[in-house]
Amino acid sequence: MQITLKDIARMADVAESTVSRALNDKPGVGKDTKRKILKIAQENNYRPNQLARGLAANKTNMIAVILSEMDSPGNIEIVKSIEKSADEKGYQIILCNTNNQEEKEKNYLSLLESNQVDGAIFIGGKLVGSHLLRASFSPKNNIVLVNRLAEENFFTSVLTDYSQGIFKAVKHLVGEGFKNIALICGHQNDLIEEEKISGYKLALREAGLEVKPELIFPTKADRQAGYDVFLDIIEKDVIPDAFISTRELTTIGLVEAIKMGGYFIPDDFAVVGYGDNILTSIIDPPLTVISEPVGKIANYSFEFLLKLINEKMNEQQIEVLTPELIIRESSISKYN
Amino acid sequence: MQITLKDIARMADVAESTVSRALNDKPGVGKDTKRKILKIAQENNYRPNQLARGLAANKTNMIAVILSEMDSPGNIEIVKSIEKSADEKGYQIILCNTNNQEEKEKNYLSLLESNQVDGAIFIGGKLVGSHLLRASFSPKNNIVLVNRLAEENFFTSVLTDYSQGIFKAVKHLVGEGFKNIALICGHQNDLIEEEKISGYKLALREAGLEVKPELIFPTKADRQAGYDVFLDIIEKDVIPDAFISTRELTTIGLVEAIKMGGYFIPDDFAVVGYGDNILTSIIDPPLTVISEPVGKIANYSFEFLLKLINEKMNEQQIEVLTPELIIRESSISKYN
DNA sequence: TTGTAGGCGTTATCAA
DNA sequence: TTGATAACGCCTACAA
Repeated sequence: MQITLKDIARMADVAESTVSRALNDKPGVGKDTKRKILKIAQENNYRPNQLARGLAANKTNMIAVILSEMDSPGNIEIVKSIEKSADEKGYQIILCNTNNQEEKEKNYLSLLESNQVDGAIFIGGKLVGSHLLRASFSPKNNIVLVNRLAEENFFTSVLTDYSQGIFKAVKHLVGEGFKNIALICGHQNDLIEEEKISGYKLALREAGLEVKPELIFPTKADRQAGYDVFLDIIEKDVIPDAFISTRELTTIGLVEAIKMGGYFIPDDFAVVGYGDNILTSIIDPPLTVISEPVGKIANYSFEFLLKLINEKMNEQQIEVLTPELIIRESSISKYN
Repeated sequence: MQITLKDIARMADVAESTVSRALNDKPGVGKDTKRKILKIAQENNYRPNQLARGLAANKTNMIAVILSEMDSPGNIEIVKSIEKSADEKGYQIILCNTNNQEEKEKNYLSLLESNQVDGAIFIGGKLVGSHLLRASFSPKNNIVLVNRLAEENFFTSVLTDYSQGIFKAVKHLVGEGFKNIALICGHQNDLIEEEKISGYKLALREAGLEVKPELIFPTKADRQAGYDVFLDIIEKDVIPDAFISTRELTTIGLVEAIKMGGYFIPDDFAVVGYGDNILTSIIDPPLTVISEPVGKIANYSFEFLLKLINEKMNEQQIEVLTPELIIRESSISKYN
């Protein structure tokens, strides 16, 4: 069995409270007493029981990182980055995956409400369930939302300006001379995707090009969906000369399908993908991508959460980060 | 504030213990009383405080997953898979990253010893620090080791037969007619890498080929190291005609360097990589890889841990899984 | 079937 | 500077 405060108290012949104070560097402990206590603790390899501590002090030094899906390389990068910062500040992270299920989100929210964690960072997630989130809005619940949109947002948030990202991509492709730019995106009910679509439309209009609804292809977010949609597309009447794909894995599938079909990128089809991760950098040809600043996202979100926990935040903060367009071979025009 | 057992007890006009029993489906509660209690709990959205529960019952329904590094796609897959199983069984996972630092491993071990988690799965990790682990070997500490080697191992473990994996790779390459097979591996002090090297040597000898120490290249495990080592190699006297690269990211870097140098795979150099992940499947050309059965690894490790927690394991179990060789273009011979 | 009471390992308050 | 004591929210004998 693990040694406890009580044991140390007995050994040092002092009260538990004194031991607690000594161990937590609180004032009001004699120098010698403190030294003696620390020595005993050290020798016996004392580890405070975090459960008891959490129960008594209402502070667990744990935060929940709640992912809407674990399949996005970008999100995993964010988690890694948060883990690093958290560790530096002495926080443990609990990794949760909701798989976009509202029910699970509710469960994980209870980690917060039962004081099991000091705060939570929600990464991604559809609008669905946001009323639940909203119900748990309270100064007591330290919540940071990452890339999660809602019509009304009371929460401290870190957002990516998706519209801007797609806008840049379209502008670039138009500049390269592409005329029929297709958008492979998510479904409209996803606010994030809706924003991307609006960026797409805006850029086309601004370039004086017609928005053709038949060039917008909503699909699921996985690799297979990207593959399948291309097979559909080449059967259609209007064949695009360029693609913008708004999700990471879908992009990969799309590229694979194009190549499998015997077509060349960018000669037959230009491609702008999503996410500057190892995947898009090693795929052949190297992909032009809209790149979320994952490092910054992680930093802001953890910093914000820390401020919330330490009650250093006096008003709602929303940080909007702009994605970059990283231009590589896949979108360089044959027209030039 | 969150509602507690006591509140429910008051509302239902019964004792706390009765509420506790009712909520935990324990026998000895009248049907009507139980119904009433459950109703109240439901209506008030009662969530037990897991800290208190953990403190009282010595059971937190949390397990720690301790990674030696977060950069391996294979390990991330294992984590995802464990998370899934854990969730199904009502367990939360705490994700920890030691970055191969002994000190951190020690810290995380204390999660176990302070009863903050019911068990821990260690994924990867050098031999370094294993004496620490050993010190915390006790029936009370539920620990499963994944792909972690040590001369003496008291722990329930899930291992990959690395030697066998490399053996298969060498045999395949020899069969394809390659004569100068280089090994890009980790340093000897890493037991896992040592095992891979032994598989390499064994296969060569068995094929009647000479083992040339100058064809074994220990490097770091990252992408850059794979890139750099190739640049070194082509300056040397003995130029290999095939590479086996034993780590995931190193493999990627190696392939990039080869292509950047203007060489072709497999015409100039055959390559067998490590890890059947999305990376090795999309890289051009598709890579022949030694593939760890990550799904199985995750399943075994979680199942073992569950057994340990529920005291259903009566002796040390060690499961050794054999990697597969997945043959794709990168190792098909020009000699054929 | 139900209630009482003690305890899990801390922290925090108030006296001494 | 110290110590006693009451929380924190829950579980579990044991008694009724």
